[in-house]
Amino acid sequence: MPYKQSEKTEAKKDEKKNLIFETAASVFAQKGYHQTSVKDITEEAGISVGTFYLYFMNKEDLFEKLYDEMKNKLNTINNYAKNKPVDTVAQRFINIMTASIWAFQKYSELSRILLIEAVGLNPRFEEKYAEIMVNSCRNMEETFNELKRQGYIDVPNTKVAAIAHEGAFTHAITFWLRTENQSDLREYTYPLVIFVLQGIKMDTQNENIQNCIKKMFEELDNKENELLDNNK
Amino acid sequence: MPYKQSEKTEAKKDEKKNLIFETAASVFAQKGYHQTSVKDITEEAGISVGTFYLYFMNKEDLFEKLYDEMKNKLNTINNYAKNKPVDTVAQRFINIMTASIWAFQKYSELSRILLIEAVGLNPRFEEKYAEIMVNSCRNMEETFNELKRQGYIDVPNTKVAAIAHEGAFTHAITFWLRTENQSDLREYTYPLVIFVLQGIKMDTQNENIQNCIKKMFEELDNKENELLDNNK
Amino acid sequence: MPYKQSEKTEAKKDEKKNLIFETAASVFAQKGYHQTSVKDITEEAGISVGTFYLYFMNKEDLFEKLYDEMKNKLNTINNYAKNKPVDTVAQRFINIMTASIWAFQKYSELSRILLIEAVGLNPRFEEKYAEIMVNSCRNMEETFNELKRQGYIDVPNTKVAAIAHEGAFTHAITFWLRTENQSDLREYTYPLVIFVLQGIKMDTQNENIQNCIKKMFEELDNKENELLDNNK
Amino acid sequence: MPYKQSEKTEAKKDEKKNLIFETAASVFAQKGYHQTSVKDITEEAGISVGTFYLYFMNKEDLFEKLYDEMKNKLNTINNYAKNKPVDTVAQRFINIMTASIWAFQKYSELSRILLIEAVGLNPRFEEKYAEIMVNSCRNMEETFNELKRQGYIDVPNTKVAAIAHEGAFTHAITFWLRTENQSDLREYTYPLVIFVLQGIKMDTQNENIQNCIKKMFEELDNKENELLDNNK
DNA sequence: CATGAATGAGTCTTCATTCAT
DNA sequence: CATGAATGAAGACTCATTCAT
Repeated sequence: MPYKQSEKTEAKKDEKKNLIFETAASVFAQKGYHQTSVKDITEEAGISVGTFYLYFMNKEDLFEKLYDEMKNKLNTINNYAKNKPVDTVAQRFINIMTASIWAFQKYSELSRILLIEAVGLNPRFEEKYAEIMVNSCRNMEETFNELKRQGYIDVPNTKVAAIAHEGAFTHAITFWLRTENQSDLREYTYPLVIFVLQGIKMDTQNENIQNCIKKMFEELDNKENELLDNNK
Repeated sequence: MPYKQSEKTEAKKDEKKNLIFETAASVFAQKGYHQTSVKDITEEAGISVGTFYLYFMNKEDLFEKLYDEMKNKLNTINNYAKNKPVDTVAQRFINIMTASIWAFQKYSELSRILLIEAVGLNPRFEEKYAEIMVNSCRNMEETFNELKRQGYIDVPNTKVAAIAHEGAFTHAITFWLRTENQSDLREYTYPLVIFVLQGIKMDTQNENIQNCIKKMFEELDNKENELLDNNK
Repeated sequence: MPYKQSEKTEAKKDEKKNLIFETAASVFAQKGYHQTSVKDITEEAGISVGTFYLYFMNKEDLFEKLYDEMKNKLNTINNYAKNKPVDTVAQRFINIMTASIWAFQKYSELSRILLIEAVGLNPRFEEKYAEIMVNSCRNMEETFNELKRQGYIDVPNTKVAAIAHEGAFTHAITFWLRTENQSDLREYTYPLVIFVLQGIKMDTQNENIQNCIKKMFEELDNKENELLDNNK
Repeated sequence: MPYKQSEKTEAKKDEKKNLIFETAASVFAQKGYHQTSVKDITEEAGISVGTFYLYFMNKEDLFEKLYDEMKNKLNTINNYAKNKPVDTVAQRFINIMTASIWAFQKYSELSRILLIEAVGLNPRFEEKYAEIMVNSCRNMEETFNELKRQGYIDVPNTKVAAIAHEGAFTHAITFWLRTENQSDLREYTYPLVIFVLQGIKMDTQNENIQNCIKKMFEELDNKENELLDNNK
């Protein structure tokens, strides 16, 4: 029964890869990329150094996969929020932001890797980072362009607005990551949303924003497993 | 005869220290902290390794001094802008933001060190970074509290607003640093100011913001030397 | 399967540690601590620098272990000689001195490390050295006190006698180590024993000292393996 | 008056050389040869590094001169004691030993350099050390041979007796240097003399040893300046 | 598949010595 | 004579990666 065997084997392989993956996330988040040696990870995971190289090409490869993992999680979540039916444009924005915050809080270790440890890591990562930033902003810029044309928002420069929007957002996460334990990230959501919506002068007068945020969090907490089946 | 010469000697010493300082800023900004060896710096500066250690305790000491240098420059500039007489509260905000942007553009290498290379560098720097972030936000938070009480702005949570404000701002700088050569940072000023002022719902209907920014830039370009006499 | 192999693996590891240990003893004895680089040792041992640090924390750690190794060997031998049944007090003294000389000759490299290379090495070692000296002398002083009370010896000051006794002894070893190849250390035994016993005016008129020394040497040569099973 | 000038100049030169010399003795004695940098010495002496090399070839040269200085002082003192008219052979021995102890106590820093710091310093010094040891012992051996022939002493082997004699002696000094502050070296004299004289079975029954030692110390304390006019 | 001992290039750092001023 | 900035060879130590078992 080579087939069934292989299935089991595959599962086992995945299991170990996952173990390394998650252990590494924890260690990198705690000590930082350069302060973390491969041995640190393998010891924490209870495996040998050799085994590490059986599942990952090298230290940077693993780190990059962690980085991409978070990126993917965010994409998945964002897409889900984006495609959720809404009554108003503002609601869509609120949903997206709430979903992001939900993900950042849920995966705080990976968040730290994405937003802090990967910053200034090396030229390769800087390039990657820049590319992602540019793409992400360009997307938002286009959205803003459309909204502006339709009169939903009022900004002098959609590109800079997109950058500022992303900055306000990620900085809040970063702040929370660096001062953790002191507060609940979810509480940042409402004032953050307000700041950003006001920043682009989006009309929100008739919305029940607080309620909208609350509902989104509840939904995500419930659908968690569906949304984020490991997809490494 | 220690003192007759001392003046000249001191000057020469300062000159060399400066040479190393500036070379290091350039190399660190280009290659990143970990990818930069002491030899890289000394070779670029045309000095020997020993000389490096004559002027700086070690690599990290120098890096920290570069970091602090930028911090100080920003403080100086910010204080100048803060204390400048204005007609309206909004004008003060505009002045401060314009001044910051002016400084970030002027010292792009040091900016990169402050905003990118120092991020996630090591636990010591993370702590330092966090401390500065917290302080900086607390200051802005207090300002916002005052403004809110006086009815100038409208935000649900001054702390988060402060964080978002700083994030919008630094992210724009970071974006520019990562995509440099493609644009002039000064052009970010107006839309950024608008975004931030709208974000806190500050009333600006009667101000000539564009003009205010332009004047500030001109003033800083002229007073440059007075403001930033080397203060390492 | 960590344990099936573990025996063999452990043995191999011990073997390599021993190889480094003995190579280092030889190189340190030849060139001295400061003139010996870690590379000198690894090259002589045919291993890489990294391997060295796999088995020893650093250069000083290894040196200290060599020092302690000799100290332990001497202790073991001395205890054996001390506990050997004898007819007279003088015989016990003779046995102990003979045993020491036997050990110093047998481990001349370690002896050199103990008596020459470690001297004035650095403050840490000086303290260690001083402590050992003081303890060793205090022990002998107490023995002398007892013997004096019983009328076996006649010295004005047991502490100084203890110091002088140890000095006469170690200086002879040191002399031999420095002029090696020219003589057989064993031939020093009889005149040294005589000098020291006379120094404390111990009565030896009826003993056959020469014979006593000869027997001790023979015994040690035979029991060598039992006595000094590696105990690093 | 070029002559008079030069005299003054010479005096000045000697003065500075002496300053370095004595400062170095102090620093070397405190920190040890390898832990002492040339800068340590020059800073302590209040001169520049360049000046150091104006008066001494290099660090080792200076150290060797300190070593030789103590050697010479001991020789001078020993010769003085050796040539002093005495009634008995034992008295000569007592005088020599007392004189040595006087010198070691008087120049404890140089003593430390001679007996501790120079030990195992490097192959060159080891050779030097060995040569001095061999010579010194050969001298004593010849004295012992003569005394033995004349029936004054009784030792089985004059060479080993000479070595043991020197060892008893230098070890006592070394012990004192390492545990200084706790005792007065002069108090070691009498028991040490007794141990050594007994060790070679020299007849001392009619001598007033204590008195002999006391007188010698007094004489040396008085003649100090005559005996040891700096002779670098 | 798993292991972990071995590797050695790469870095930081020190310090005796020189030499232009 | 005196200075002390500059030098650079030398050495300790780390750690990502490999490979024989």
